[in-house]
Amino acid sequence: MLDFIRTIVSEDQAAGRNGGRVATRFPPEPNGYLHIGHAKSICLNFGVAAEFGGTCNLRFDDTNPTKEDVEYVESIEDDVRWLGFEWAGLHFASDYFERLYDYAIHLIEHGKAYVDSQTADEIRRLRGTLTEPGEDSPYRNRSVEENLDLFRRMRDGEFADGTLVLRAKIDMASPNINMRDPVLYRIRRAHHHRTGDAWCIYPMYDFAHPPSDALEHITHSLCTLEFEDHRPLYDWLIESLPVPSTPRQIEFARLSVTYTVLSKRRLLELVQERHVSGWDDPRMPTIVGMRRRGYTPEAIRAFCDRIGVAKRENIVDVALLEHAVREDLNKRAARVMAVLRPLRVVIDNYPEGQTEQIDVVNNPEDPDAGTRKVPFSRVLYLERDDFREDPPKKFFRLAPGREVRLRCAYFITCTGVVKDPGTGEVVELRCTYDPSTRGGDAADGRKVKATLHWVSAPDAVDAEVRLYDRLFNLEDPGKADDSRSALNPQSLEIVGGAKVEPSAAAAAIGTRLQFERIGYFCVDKDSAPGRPVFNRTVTLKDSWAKIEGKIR
RNA sequence: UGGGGCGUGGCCAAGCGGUAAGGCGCGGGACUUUGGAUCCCGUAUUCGGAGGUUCGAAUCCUCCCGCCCCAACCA
Repeated sequence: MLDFIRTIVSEDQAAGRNGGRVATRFPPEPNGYLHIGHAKSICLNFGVAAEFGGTCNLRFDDTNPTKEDVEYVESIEDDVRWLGFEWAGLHFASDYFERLYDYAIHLIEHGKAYVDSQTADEIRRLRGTLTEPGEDSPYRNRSVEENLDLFRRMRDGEFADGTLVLRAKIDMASPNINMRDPVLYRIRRAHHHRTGDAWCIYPMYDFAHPPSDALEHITHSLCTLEFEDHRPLYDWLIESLPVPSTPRQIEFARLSVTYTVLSKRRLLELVQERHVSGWDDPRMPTIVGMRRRGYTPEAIRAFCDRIGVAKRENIVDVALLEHAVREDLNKRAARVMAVLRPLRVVIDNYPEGQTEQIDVVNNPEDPDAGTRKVPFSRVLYLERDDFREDPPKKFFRLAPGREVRLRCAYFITCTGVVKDPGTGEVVELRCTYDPSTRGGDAADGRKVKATLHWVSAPDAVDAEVRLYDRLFNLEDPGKADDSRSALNPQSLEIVGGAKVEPSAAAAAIGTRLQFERIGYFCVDKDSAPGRPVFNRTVTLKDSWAKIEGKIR
């Protein structure tokens, strides 16, 4: 299915424009880490290029040195690569500073730009309003010679920051405010992460972007909707400048996700004010955050494919993202048994001191994933939630007198409940097992309504499990971007006393596992031998939780 | 009040004059050594609203309504 952008590109190619060549670029400003919203743009730009036999560049729009940093350019390169894309060319707008300067001179020489001596305040005042036209600057008609002289001296550092500015000479009465003599260059004595102190004047985005695209022979310059009003200026510059190609700007709607903050400013705040541990905090919607949580590049790309590309504002349900992650992980994550809130169970008729190794399938949907040995013994841990002393209707798991299956092991029947005399809390279950059901099947064919995961107590490894419900969890899914309190403390729960089987504890950092009946987890980078830490990526769909919700 | 965009089910999204794709979500069923997964079935007589053109409109025209963006020496 072709979205409107692919349709345009396809038509352009069919019409032989640009010689049938297709070239795109992903142009982030290195002022923060990439997030799921950028992933949409990355998939679009690289995707379109790949589909039409073209190329896609990675270009850093680094024209504002005060906000940018090498830390960001490095992380962005990593993230794009991690997502699985290879750029044809790696460029920086700052690499074009000299040429952009020459282009500015060209504009001045052709009477299309002038140096303005007004203050920022005065410029704003004469720009007019949304409904009233602006007025010409008193400096608008300086001679070409004077403009040339002034602009050169601006570059030479003769003037203080903010005193002079280079402006395009277009139309102060244009109904489009972007055409009311937009500022092209400002004086800014700031250290640039790449050009150092070589420049004290920096081009504005509006001036730098069109020629940068043209210099890279970009054919389709994809950007978000808010730049729609800038297109006339984009085209004006492409026409006014002696650039080597004529790129075309096409706008699409940016991505919003329910419950999710995708504003770079907000995310920066969360990091700087230490509400999260860093850009890669698993609660962050950043690529590094999702990566640490265990999302795969394939899942993120699948998500981007499904959300589509259009021009209407949209807020995609985070459930779609989670679905894409689940769908992908379900195929690749090894199943492993873990117990979050352990309840001790003693199998009375199982030989004391005996341990046997049980073969357990790693992934029932992937025969190639093989099996592993899991120790089984007389004392086990079961999930607290898997037992109810007084089971409600439709609760099929363990209860007094009831028989269930321990996954890949035996059928057990609950014969007794041990409670703490003081609190009345259930502290231990007594059960019996049926030796003839080894492997999980009864010779007499009798059925059991539930299969539980379990961990052998003497072999279990203590683990820390971090449960993240949603990236961010708010009352109003649509307002996530507006609230500073977007980080709901309840969205993160740390379970300290979890017990996992040995193979889970031995998994390498970054390994994605599916804890039977609990959810998908990723071994965290903070893991240490003997102290595994698991981040939950997304939860399994638990029908029992739904049923329980209905009962209440 | 100027300009630029956009309005198809709860959320995305096809469709571009021939009688509403698909995905997520939701509901139901089958199957199952995860109540997961998988597999079926259901989920807009209607396309922001009202007129009009046409044999026929979500698609064309007119008017109206609603939402978003623009007045940084940010990108």
